[in-house]
Amino acid sequence: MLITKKNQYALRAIFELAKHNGKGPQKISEIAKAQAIPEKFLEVILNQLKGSGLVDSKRGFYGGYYLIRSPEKITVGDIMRFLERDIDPIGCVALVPETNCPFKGDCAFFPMWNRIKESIFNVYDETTIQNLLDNERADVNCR
Amino acid sequence: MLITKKNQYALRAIFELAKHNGKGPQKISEIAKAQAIPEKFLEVILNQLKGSGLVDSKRGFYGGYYLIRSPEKITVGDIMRFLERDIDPIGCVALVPETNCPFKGDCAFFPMWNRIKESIFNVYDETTIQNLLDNERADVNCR
DNA sequence: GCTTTCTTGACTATTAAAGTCGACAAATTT
DNA sequence: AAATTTGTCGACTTTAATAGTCAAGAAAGC
Repeated sequence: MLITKKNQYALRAIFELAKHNGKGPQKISEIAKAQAIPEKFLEVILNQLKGSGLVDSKRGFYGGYYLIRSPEKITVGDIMRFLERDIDPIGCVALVPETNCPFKGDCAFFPMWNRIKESIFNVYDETTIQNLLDNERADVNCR
Repeated sequence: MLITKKNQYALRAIFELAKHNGKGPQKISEIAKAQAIPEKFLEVILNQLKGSGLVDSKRGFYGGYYLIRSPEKITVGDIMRFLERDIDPIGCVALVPETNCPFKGDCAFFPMWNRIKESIFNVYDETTIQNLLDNERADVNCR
């Protein structure tokens, strides 16, 4: 299990906002329904995402969330990096959560973990939300 | 948190066996000590690894574990693939543990998860245990 | 001022991973 | 052959992180 549900939800939420882009704020409840995300949990997530500078919100009757950057200018990397910003400093590499590595200063594995992290973020960084929208349009299949 | 402790322990255990390669069986307790792995947990892990065809064991006084393939012919991919063999079929991609994807047949994210999985395994597959040994010899530092 | 919707922090639940126990089975030694 | 050492195995417990919920409050619009 390698990518948390929370991260996936966050991604899908922004994906959903992108679909709705330009049509005004979209309610949490709508996003939750469209993307099959537990509503209350999504509240927490979206709220957190406001700190990323990618989305903003408005309260009241016509309230909801909306993107403040266009889908082709948001990469998956932007989102992932934001969500993991406080996890990063802990591990040997962000990916490897070894708080107390007993092999400080002499870790044969470090270069490999590093390369893995880099390749993951390469993919994240070159994937924009617009790309994902296009995928859907192209009717790419899962399995 | 993306790579389980168990997987890291397995990797380090094999790494340790590789260090000791040619010197006869190495006791679980020795491996555990050398690599700072809880001994009882390591028992479980090594026992499981026997199924991989990479290691074998011997009981009794001069017993212990040993590699049955040379370090330059074992890749990290061999190990990772073995350990995750029963997790794979569940998720959308091995990495993404979505048991009940509500978007069957229409998943805009699938290609990206796939590419990520591929790039991770590229790194795994091109890293041999011997490479890791060489890293250590070269005194590569962790931070 | 009433309704809707986001806001916030604290709270609970669930689950997978991590780790442990104890009785047993095969070598080896003496 | 008895004692010792070391792996075997299944069941068990613990822990920690993730996942998810609640309820009272605050802005926005009608």
